Amino acid sequence: MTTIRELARRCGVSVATVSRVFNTPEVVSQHTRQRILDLAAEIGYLPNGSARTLATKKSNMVGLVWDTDHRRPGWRHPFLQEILVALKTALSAHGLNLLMLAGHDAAGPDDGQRYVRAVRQHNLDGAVIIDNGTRDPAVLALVEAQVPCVALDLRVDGPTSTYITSDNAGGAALAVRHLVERGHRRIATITGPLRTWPGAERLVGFRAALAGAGLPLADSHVIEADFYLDGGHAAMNRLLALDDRPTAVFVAGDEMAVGAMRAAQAAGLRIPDDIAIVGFDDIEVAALIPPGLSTVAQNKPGFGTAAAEALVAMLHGGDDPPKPTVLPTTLVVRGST
Amino acid sequence: MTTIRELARRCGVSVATVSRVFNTPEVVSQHTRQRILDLAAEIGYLPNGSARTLATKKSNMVGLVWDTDHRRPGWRHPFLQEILVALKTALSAHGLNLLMLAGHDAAGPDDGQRYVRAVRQHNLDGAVIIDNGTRDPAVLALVEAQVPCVALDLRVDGPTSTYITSDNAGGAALAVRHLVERGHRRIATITGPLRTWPGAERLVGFRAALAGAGLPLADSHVIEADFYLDGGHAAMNRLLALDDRPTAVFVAGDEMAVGAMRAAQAAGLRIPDDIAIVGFDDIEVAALIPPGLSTVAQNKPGFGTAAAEALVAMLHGGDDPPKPTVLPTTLVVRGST
DNA sequence: GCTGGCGATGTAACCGGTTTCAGGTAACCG
DNA sequence: CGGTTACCTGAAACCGGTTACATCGCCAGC
Repeated sequence: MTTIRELARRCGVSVATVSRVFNTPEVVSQHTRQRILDLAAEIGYLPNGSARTLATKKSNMVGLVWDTDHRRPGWRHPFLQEILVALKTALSAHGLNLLMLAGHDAAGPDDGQRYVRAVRQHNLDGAVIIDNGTRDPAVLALVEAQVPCVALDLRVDGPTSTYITSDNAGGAALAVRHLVERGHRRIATITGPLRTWPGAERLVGFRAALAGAGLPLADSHVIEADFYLDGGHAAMNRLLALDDRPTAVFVAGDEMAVGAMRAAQAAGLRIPDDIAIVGFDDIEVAALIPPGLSTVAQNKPGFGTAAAEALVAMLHGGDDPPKPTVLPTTLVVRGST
Repeated sequence: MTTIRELARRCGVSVATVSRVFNTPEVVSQHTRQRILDLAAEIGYLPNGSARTLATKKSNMVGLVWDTDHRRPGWRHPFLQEILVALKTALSAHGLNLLMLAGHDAAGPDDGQRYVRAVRQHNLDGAVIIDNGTRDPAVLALVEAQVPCVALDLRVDGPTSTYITSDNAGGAALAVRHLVERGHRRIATITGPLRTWPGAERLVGFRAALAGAGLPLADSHVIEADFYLDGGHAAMNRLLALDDRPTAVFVAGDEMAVGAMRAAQAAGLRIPDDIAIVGFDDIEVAALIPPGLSTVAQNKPGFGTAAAEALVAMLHGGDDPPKPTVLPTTLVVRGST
């Protein structure tokens, strides 16, 4: 391992000068700078990150907080992969790396401070939080500890934290307007857990759009489910059993929507003739199962890039309170409507 | 930030003693050890990871190498999420964290040494490599640089590296035997890219099983595709155009299999009556698209846990050359056969 | 009573960078 | 020609741990 002192010795300069070449190149003369850079490349010198972090208290690493819901081991984020790709790409463009933090499964005490501990221990510059719907106190502890944070689909506010979310209400409205245009008047909804931000907002948007269209909404036409396939299936069965069965359903998540479609088909109903369905998310399956699921598409990579940008703005930028980002949604019409 | 010296001062001991409490507790007397631990908990002392790494050259972090194929921006790993969950859980049980390394998108030069550089710079203890089929020289550089590595679905060997893979050949054989039992005699295959390990091995297993059953295999019944949906679609169309059209197809990847199914259905064929299809992977969609895709299931979390175990064995364990892990596969029968 | 050994602790060098502060040199100005 | 000033560089303290080596007290053994 070649160190900065070694490089300095070989160049006949002091370590300070070498250090400056990599941190504030403009203050060192063109000539020595070039000489140092050349030799550095030649002998393959790399500044040691730990030493640098120790001295500066900046690690150029941000934590990724994404714990699986321990009550739901099989849960999959609908588009984690897209988020990760975009996040990683956008962060590394700024020289930042992502450190995946251990969740409940971590070694050591689990006292709701585990993320804060991890951040302090590794001198992380910030954190990206992917919500899992559990309202984990350890996550809130992060924002309370004033760690620069950006959360996805989880509404957190504070001097050092902000969030990224889709336009959930607007997306729901898109779905409703589409159904109304198709001539539907009895429209029901299957929601996500209302304690989650997307779950709640999509219902808000749904209600507002229905009211805007002058359509009534029976209480029995709102069923809270859990974003899971089986939950959507069960919820649809309840809707189908109603006397005033809806002719269309806005299902606030594609996974649930697929379950709902299967329930409808199992009941012998034709989609979209007997019942129309609109989902939310636009996961891969939506395009693949017949007759194709119409759905409100989220800007999946947008979450990652927006999160990276928001975080970078907080780190490099001034200290004016960060603004949340709301990503637009688009309607994708397929066979189910 | 409370430091080790501060804690030592408050306890009336030297920093060495405090350090020992956290590293070799057995050498410090029961009494002082307890006193130090108590006070440490009270004032919330946390050893600084960077300082520790600087001194020991061990970071307790392992790199995650997973670059997307830049020629195929839309590519998704069939079960990245399951791998990540299992990997993270298994690693954190050993106090290890995962650092996602920047790929082609990284800032800085891209000379095929970027992963080695990242490992050196961050003093990473090892790396987990998730293959993306590109034969990235930067990945090979890692194993050449003697970094402890475990690769998924990529066959690397060396004194400090090993790999995890499914029993690809065995899985293909499962598929073939199943089709033979169903009475098929003209069985074709759509393969993945043969330069990839799973792509090649599944074909090997397919050939062997067919030979074992005493069945012939026409050259035209082997079509190399790319693991993508469209590739499977196109390949199936070529098979359907043949004079001696097969009655069953082993498609070496579910994504392709779905494409193949659509091609068959578009051609007016009934599945499984006119043509039977078996996939490989068991992705979520397989269960959802009618009539259900029979497939060879991989042990998805197994990749993560096995990778973690192999890596930990290399780090903590002796230096006997690590053995590759081959995960068993299972046949899942659904409607397509 | 002296010595050897053992267990517990302390001292200080070291890991590899950053940064403050203090020169030193050359150009510029009155 | 002396005094600023601007620009570049070096010396050394510091970041917060680890660890080789030294020290010390105490007890067993001869």
